[in-house]
Amino acid sequence: MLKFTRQNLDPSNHGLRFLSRLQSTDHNQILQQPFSSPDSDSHIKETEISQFSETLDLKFSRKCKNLAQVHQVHAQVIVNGLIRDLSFANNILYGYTLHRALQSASTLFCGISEKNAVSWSVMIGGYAKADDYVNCYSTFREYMRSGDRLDNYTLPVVIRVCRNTRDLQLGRLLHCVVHKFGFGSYLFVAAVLVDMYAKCKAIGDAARLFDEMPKRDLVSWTVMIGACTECGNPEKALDLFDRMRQEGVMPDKVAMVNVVNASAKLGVMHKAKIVDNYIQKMRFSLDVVLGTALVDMHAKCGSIELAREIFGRIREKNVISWSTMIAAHGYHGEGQKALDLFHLMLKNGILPNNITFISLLYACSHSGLVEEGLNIFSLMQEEYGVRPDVKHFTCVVDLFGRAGKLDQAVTLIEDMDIEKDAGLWGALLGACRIHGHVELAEKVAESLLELQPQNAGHYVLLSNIYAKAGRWKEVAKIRELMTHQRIKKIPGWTWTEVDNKIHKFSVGDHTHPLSEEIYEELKCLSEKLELAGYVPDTNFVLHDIDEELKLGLLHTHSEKLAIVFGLISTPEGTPIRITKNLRVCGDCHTFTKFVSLVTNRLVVVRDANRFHHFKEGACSCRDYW
DNA sequence: CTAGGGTTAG
Repeated sequence: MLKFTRQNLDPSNHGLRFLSRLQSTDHNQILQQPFSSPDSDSHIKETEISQFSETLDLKFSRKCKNLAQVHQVHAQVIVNGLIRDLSFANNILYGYTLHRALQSASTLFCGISEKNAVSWSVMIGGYAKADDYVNCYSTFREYMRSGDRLDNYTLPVVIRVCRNTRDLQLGRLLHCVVHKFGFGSYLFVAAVLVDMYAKCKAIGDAARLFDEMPKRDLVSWTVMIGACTECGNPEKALDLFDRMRQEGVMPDKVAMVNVVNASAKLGVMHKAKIVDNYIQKMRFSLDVVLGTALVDMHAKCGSIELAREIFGRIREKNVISWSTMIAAHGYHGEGQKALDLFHLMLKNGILPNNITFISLLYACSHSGLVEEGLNIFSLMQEEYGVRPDVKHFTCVVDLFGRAGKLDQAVTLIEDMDIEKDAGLWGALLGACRIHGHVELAEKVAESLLELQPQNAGHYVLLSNIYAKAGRWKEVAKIRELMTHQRIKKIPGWTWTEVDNKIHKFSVGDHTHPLSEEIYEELKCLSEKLELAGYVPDTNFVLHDIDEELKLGLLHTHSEKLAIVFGLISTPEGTPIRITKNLRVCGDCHTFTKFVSLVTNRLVVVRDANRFHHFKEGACSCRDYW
C-alpha cells in the first residue's frame, strides 16, 4: 500500500484536483464546550473507568447510552490522565460521533496532536453520519494533505457521501484514488462504489465494476440487485438474485428487501407470490422495513388484500409503513379508506411527513374527493407545518383538473412561488384533455415542451386534444413537428398475466399462439360495450395507426381493448395490462366507465405504476363522467 | 477503537 505524501498528492500530478474543489472549513475555531453536569443515572463509577484502562478493547464509548455519559467518560479519562492514550481519545471521539455531538468531537479531534488513521476515519465518519458533508469533505482533504497513510476505513465513508449527495464526479475521482492506491479492503470499497454508481444512475459503471470483481459477498450481490432495480431493470435484479443463490450465497433480510423492491417495480403478481413464499420459507422475521416493502410489493402487484394483511402484521409501524398503505389505497381507487387510514395513523401517534401528504392528495384526486383533498392540503400546512413542494401542488392541480375546475387549477399554479416542473404542467394538460379545453392546452403545452422538448408523450397528448376537437390541421402540424424534430412515439404495448405467464402484445400483433381466441374474446367485449351504450372514440387512435385501419381496429381487431387502452393510457407507453380477471392497466379515468360496464368482476386499473380497483356500480371515479 | 447493502413519493 502506497503512502500518501505531500508530493504524490500534488493535484496536477495525480488527478486529485477535486481536492481543491472541496470547501475548507476552519477547524481552528474550536469552541470549548463545558461538560454537562452528570445526572444521577448517567453517572459512571470510577471503578468502571479503571476497568476501561485495563481493557482497551472494551469499546466503552459504545456502551454510553446518551451524550451526557460520553461527556462523563471523557471527564474521567482526563482526570485519570488517560486522554493522552490515543486509543482512549479515539474511543471517546467515536462516542461523540455516535451521538452526533460534532462540536465536542471536533474540539477533541483538534486537540489530538498525533492523530492516527482511526482518529481521521472516526471524525470523517462522524460528519458523514450527521450529514455534514462540507465538513466531511474538508476533513478528508486535510487527512490526505496531512501525509498520513490513507486508511481502508475512510474511503468507503467518503464514497458513501458521494452516493448520498449523488456526486458522480467526485465519486469517479475517488474511484481513481482507489485504483491508484489499492482497494484496501476490497469488498467494502467495491460495494460502496457499485452502489454509488447506481444511485448516480451510472448503471454501466456499476455493472462493469461488479462483473470485474474477482470475488463477491452478500453485500456486493445486494447492492447490484438494488442497482438494477434503481436503474429500471427489475427483471435483471431478480435474475441476479437467482444467480447469487446458485453461487451458494444465502440472502439475509437486507438482500430480501432489495428483492422485494425489484418485484414491486416489476409489478408481476406471480413473482410477488414466489418472493413472499420464499421469505416465509426462510422464516425471515417481519420487521418494519421488510414488512413495509412487502406491503408495497403486494399493493403494486395488484393485491391490496395481501398488502393489508401484512400491514396488519407489522408490529411497530412507522410513518413509512402508514404512508405506503395510504398510497396503496389511493392507487387502488379507495380514497375514503386512505383518509380513514390517515386518521387512524394520527390516533396511533404517528406524525405524518411530506410523503404521507403526497399519498393522501393523490388518493383524493384519484377518487374525486375534491373537498377532502383541499382540506388535507390546508391541514398539512397549518397543522403540520409541511411546506408544499411541486408534487403536492401537482396533486392539487390534478384534483381540480379531473373535477373540471380548470380555472382553480390555473389560479393555483399562477400563485405558486416555487419552480414549476413538467409533471405539474402535465397534470394540467391531462385535465385539458379530459375536458376538451383546447385553448388552455395550447398554452400549457408551450410551457411543457419548453421543459421537455424531446418527450413524445406531450406531443401526442396535445395532438389528441386537437383531434377530440376536430382540429385536424393542428393534428397534422404536430405530426409534422414530430417528424421534423425526429421525435418518435414508442409504440404502446400490452401485457397480461395469465396462469403465471406473461403475454405481451403490441399494436396489430398476431404472434400470440392464441390470437384467434383473444380476438374472439375482444369482439365479444366490444359488443357488450356497445350494448351498454359505449361509442368508440376513434380520435384517439390517430397517432400510431393509419386512418383506414382505425375503425377496423376498434371493431374487428382483436387488439381492440389493448389498442384503445394503449393509446389513451399515459402517453409514454406505461405498461397496460388486461388479465384474465380483467385486471386492466391504463388511464383509469378514461376507461373505468366502460370497463366496469362490461364486467361485474373486479377491475383493477393501473395508471403510472398505481392500481385502481373498481367494481360495477361502485366506480369511485364516476364524479368525472 | 474506525468501514460496504434495507421501507413510502419522484
